[in-house]
Amino acid sequence: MSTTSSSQAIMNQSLFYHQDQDQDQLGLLSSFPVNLGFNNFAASMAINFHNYNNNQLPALKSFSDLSASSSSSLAISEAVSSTNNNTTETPNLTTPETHISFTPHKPIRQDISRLLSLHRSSLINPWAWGSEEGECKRSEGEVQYDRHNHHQLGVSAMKMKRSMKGRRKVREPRFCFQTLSDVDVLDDGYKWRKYGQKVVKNTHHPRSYYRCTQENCRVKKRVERLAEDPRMVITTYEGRHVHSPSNDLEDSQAPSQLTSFLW
DNA sequence: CGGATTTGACCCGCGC
DNA sequence: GCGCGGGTCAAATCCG
Ligand SMILES: [Zn+2]
Repeated sequence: MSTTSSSQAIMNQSLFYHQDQDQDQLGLLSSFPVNLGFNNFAASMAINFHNYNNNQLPALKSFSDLSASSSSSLAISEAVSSTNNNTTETPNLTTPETHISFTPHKPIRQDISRLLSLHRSSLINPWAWGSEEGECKRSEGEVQYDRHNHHQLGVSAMKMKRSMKGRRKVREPRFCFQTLSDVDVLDDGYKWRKYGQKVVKNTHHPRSYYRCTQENCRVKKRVERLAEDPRMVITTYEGRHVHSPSNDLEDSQAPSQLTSFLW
């Protein structure tokens, strides 16, 4: 019962469409434990939905209902991402996005708890991309190995990698949320290793790339902050953890089957 | 001394 | 084909 002093588990819910090669899949992602050592987080939170199709209305409807039940102001705006405007930038993000600003006007813990309760009431759809994920995992492992050798060996490895890459593009679900915080890395219960930093165009602040330190887990996240508001941090998660958060706060919030199932 | 971070180079998709 | 821009790698470095 070692409850961390200034940490709270925050559960978010995000819905996204995961487009398979033939048909679209509606994935329901939840159990978003965020561990924060400050109180500014309660100011504003925005959840960003990446969808690969245009008919995400039922999902949004459900979310809006959910949020409305928690007495919060919800603003849904369909727009193109600011980084992926119709100008010549970020060509691989041309998929339409839906920005959802979720601004609770009460302590966020209650909202989160309500969200969590609603979570439990609403059943989770089975993940249809679990098998695909395994497949992709194997492929990516080999790809990385090839790329590793490519730096020292040469072209054959690259050829092999290209053939494997042309097979299928690994499209892992990404969901991002922006918080108003002073620290850039939010302790979400997982251990992250920074593997890159890039200065994106039109943004004055660099973007950091993190990866889960677990070996078999390849969840990535990127952290950047808005140029207009340096206090706003956008954290984008990509992929799903194949393990439980190895941190010392876990049992306080009862991760139970929900977290183990979803993360 | 082991693991995380830094940081310049490299890869790769895509638009022109 | 070339250049651009974002993502990743990995040697060097830092840090506990
Ligand atoms: Zn992980």
